[in-house]
Formats: sequence, structure tokens, C-alpha cells
Amino acid sequence: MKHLLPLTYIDAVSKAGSIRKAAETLAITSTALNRRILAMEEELGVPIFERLARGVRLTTAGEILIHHIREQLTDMERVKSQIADLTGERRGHVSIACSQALLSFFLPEQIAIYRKEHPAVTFSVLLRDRAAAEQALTDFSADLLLVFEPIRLFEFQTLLNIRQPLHAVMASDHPLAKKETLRLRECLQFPLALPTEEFGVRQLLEAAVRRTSLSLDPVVISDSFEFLRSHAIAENVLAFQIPIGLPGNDDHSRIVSRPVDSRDVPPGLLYFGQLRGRTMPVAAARFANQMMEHFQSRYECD
Amino acid sequence: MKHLLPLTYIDAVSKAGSIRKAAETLAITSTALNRRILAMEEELGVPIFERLARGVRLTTAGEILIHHIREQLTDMERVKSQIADLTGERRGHVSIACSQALLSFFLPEQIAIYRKEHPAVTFSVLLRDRAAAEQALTDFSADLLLVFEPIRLFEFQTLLNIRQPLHAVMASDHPLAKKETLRLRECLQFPLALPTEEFGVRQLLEAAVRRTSLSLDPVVISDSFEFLRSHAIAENVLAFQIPIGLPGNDDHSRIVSRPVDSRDVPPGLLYFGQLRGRTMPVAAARFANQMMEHFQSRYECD
DNA sequence: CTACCCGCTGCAATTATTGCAGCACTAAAG
DNA sequence: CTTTAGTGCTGCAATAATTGCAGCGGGTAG
Repeated sequence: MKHLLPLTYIDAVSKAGSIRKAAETLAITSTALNRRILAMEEELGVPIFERLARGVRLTTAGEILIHHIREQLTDMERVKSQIADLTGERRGHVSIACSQALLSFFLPEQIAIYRKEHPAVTFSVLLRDRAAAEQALTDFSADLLLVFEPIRLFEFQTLLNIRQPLHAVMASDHPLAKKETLRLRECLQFPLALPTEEFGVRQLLEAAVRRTSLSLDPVVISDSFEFLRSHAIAENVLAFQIPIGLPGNDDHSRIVSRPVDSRDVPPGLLYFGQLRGRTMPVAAARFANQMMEHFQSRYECD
Repeated sequence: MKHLLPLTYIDAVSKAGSIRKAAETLAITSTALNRRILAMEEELGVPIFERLARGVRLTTAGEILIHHIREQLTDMERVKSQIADLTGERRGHVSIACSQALLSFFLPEQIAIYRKEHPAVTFSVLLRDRAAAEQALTDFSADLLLVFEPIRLFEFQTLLNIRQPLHAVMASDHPLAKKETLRLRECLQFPLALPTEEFGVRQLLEAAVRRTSLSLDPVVISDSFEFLRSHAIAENVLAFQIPIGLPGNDDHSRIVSRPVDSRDVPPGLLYFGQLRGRTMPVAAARFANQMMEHFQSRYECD
């Protein structure tokens, strides 16, 4: 859409941090870009960027404007997808910001299901920690958010809370694999593989341990759940994960998971939602619906 | 703002109903306008207008687009007012769609109070019946809405409901002026001046009468409350109005109002609100706050 | 049928946009 | 301290886009 080309230019400059860099990525000369920005500032009556020696930075007015611009750009996409919808074809793009747990099994499966029905719809899956995920929502680089608690953002609108009891993950020949559910203290008698502090699973465990006289002494720490899972098999240690981040119950798998008693570790909440007040693109709205139905049929939600 | 000039062009064409007429009001040639629209349709991939012999009309895609366009245009105004706000001055524009009752006393007073503090803020006051008022909200020609019940519109977000018991209006020498509150049956024994059927006051009365064996036999009917009020004095008949549409209690006024017993006529609700999900311009938000404080200090609200 | 208004198009004039080269400036590096 | 590499900005000429004029074809109302 040509009329919002100037807007994308401003967006690009604010992202690149300098006019010349932005000009390069936009494949135009810095002259043209510079003058467009000067023209915009002229129209607006106030500077959008403050000029530094090493480039430019948004002014306060610029920050207000850039938010508006990103809103406009995504809105236009939405309108186009709505119009495409009229002509019969279901095209569109869905962008999801989520945490690691969803990457291995849940999202690939969900997206595959959706794309089977609507092959023309494309997806972005952004791995973001909670803070960055919320940021992605507010700057419109993500339509939907799916993260483990807690949510701080006021502008977040919850579509669904999915209850996720903590599961211990281990090789199928681990001593604890024989039991159906585990107590926390039994778990802690074995060597542990834990995620780093910033992860919700770790925080859940820390909070649980704090209420007891026990302590967490991991033998392996990682910021990759995929590594932790693999390592649980390799060294026969105990790892932890929430159910949604685990493969389906395949009996012949070398890896098994057992829930930890909720008296010891209360279930965490997975938050699924969007930016408050935003109208979703058609494709994102439908995909959100599909996910919600799936959640509600397989997990405890509210 | 230059970049949304093409958008205003489309808006103008859809309002004018023909390209040539729109071109005239926009002070450009029909050629230029025509080509801009063709270019937009090219970009979009679908026609925005369908061509008739006497002009053009929006297609379905065009209707989706025009809604987006009007949203963008008002959003840009909001952004500009927010930015102007940063630079110290409080400028802006507030547009209100409301019913007749508010025109005589309430809104002039409220606007005067607000403009005393912020002289640079300008106002539009649009007289609209309920349906048209809701329309004004959805096509962004009004920021705020203030109408007598009922509200049908789903997209309406209530900020405040103001309870408005029905008042009888009469000359100060009318026999009923001596009483503090009136019963419906006493009122109906006198000649009545009533608004036409589409007004909430009339509907309130009709509904009340329907529950009794009484009947409404107006001697004068008008769609102007100002006329009805004046005529109440001139011919000494009984008129009706809600409190917010009445002057303050000026003892020396030739006109007096007395509440009708709420057992006979239940109070109506005045709806004050905005379009769901819209972010108000700064000026409109502040004005809405002022009005809400005023309402809550003088009327029963929820 | 005629007159009128409509949207649309080829061509030329006009206007806006772009790119090049170079300036002035700042911050860090030598 | 000077140098260097980066920044935003500007005059001028080339280029691209937009506009206006005149006219075409077509549907509708009188």
C-alpha cells in the first residue's frame, strides 16, 4: 500500500537507529529518506527524531507516532485480509509470540492442523521471554501471545488461562517412572536438570521449595528445554516441564513424564491472549479459536 | 497530513456519490481524482466503488475499507492532539452526538465550563436521533454519545447511565405547580403537549399509560422540545421533559417542573458513552471526565 | 431521440521525488 | 592532539510521478 510508505520509512528508521542504515535496508538513498523524514516532521510541526552523533532516536512525540504507525500498518493488513476474505480465498498471516515450551510439540501440531484447512495462511512464531513477548504485542509484531505466568502487562487481554501442573520428565527406566504421581521430596532425592532462573518452571519449583526445608541442587542448568529433555535421558537425571511442552503419551518413547503432586507444587497458568482492544486479522482470530477449542478439550481452563 | 490524502479522497467520493462532484469539493480535477482511485483499486486488487450511470457506490470491499479509512483519519487527529499536548498547549476537538434535551441548557453550560479552562479546544455538537447518533459513532464523526434510552448498538461502550425521572413542565400558575410531585392520573386530566413518537419521553409515557386504563390525548404534538416548553407557557398546557433538559431552578422563571411519581412512570436512562475499543482524543477524554463528574454530583448514576 | 452527466484515457505540461557530490559536525580511535 | 569513520543535511540536475486539458463511449432521464 503506497500511501503508507512514508510510515514504513519512519518505522524502519526507528528500528535501524540511523537514517543511512535504514536507507540501506529500504534500498533507497539516504537523501530521499532524510528528506521524507524532514517533510513529515514539517507536517507534524514537531521533530520525530532527535539527532545524535551516531544516528537518531525517537523523541517523545516520535514514540507516540510510531505506536500509531505500527497500529496503522497492522490494521491495513487486517483490512486487506478481510477484503481477501470476501473474494473467497482465505489468506493472511498469523504472528505468535510464545515461550519455549510451545515450540517443540504444541505449536507445530496446531499450525499444521490449521494450515491443512487453510494452506494460504502463513505463520510467524517468535520465541520471546515474557517481557519481550509483551513488547511484541504492543508494537504489533505479534498478534497472539502464549506464555507461562505471570503477566504484568495492563494492555494484555486474556482469552484463556490454561492450568498446567508441573511434570517431572525422566527416562523410562528411571526409578520414579514406576509411580503414577510424584511428591516433591522424592524428586529432590535424585539428580536434577533445571532451566535457568528466568523460566516459569524454575520459579514454580523455587517457590515450592521455599515453603519446605528442602533445597534445589541441580546438576545441570540450561536455557533450552530441548537440551534438558535430552539430557534427562542421556544421564538419567530428572527434568521438569509443563504438560503442553511434552510429547503426547507415546508408550514406546524412551522418555516419560509424571505429574508432581499439586499439594507440593501448585499448577502454573499458561496465559493465552492478545493486545487489549485490538481487532484481530481474520486468520489470527480463527487460529485463536482453534487453539482455544483444543485447550478446552484437553486441559483445565478458565 | 499528506500521506493520508488519498484516503480523504476516497472518503470524499463515497460521501459525494460521484467522482466529479467529489473532485469539485476537493478543488481538484476529476481526472486526477479518478486516477488516484483507479490506482488505489489497483493496489488493493479489488474495486472499491461500483460504477453506476449516475456516479459510484461503495462495493462491499469498499465499505470495509472506508471504515478503516475513517478510523485512520480520526486516529491521526488523536495522535496530533496527543503530540500537541506534549508541547504544552491543550488543543483539540470534541464531537458529541446527542438528543434535543441536551441542547438547551446542559451542553452549552458544560462546554462553556470546559472552554473556559481550555480555550483552544473546539466543539461539534450534532443533533441526532438514536439511530443516527449510533451511526455517527461508528463512522467516527462523533467521539461521544449522549442519548435517551434505549441503546441497541453492540459496539457502544457505556461510560455512565444517568437516571432521569420524568418531569412535567408547566407555567408557574398552572394548578399542578402547587404540588411537589405529581401522579400520572392528575397530569392526564389537563391538556397535554407531547413530543412525537420517536422520542424517549413520549415512549416512557406511552409505556406508563399502557399499564393503566388511562389514555394519552395530546392537544399539541411537536418534534421540538423548545416549542413544547414555550407552548406550555403560552397556552398553559402540560408538557414533559427529563431534568437534564430543563433550566436550573430559577425561582423567578415563568416555567416550573415537577417530577412525576416513579410508581407511575419509572425513570428513564440517559446513556453516555463512546465507541467500544476506541481511544479517545485527549480533549474528548477530559471533557468526558468533566461531564461524568458533573453527572455523578447531580444525578443518580450507575 | 436528444441532452446530460457519468467514468475513463492519450498526450503534454507541471510538479514532486530522487540521486550525486559534498559540507559541517561529533565521538571515538590512534 | 589529529585522524577516522560515522552521522544528518543541502544545492543542483536528472528522473519519475502527478495533474490538467480535451475528447471518447456509454447509460439514463426527459
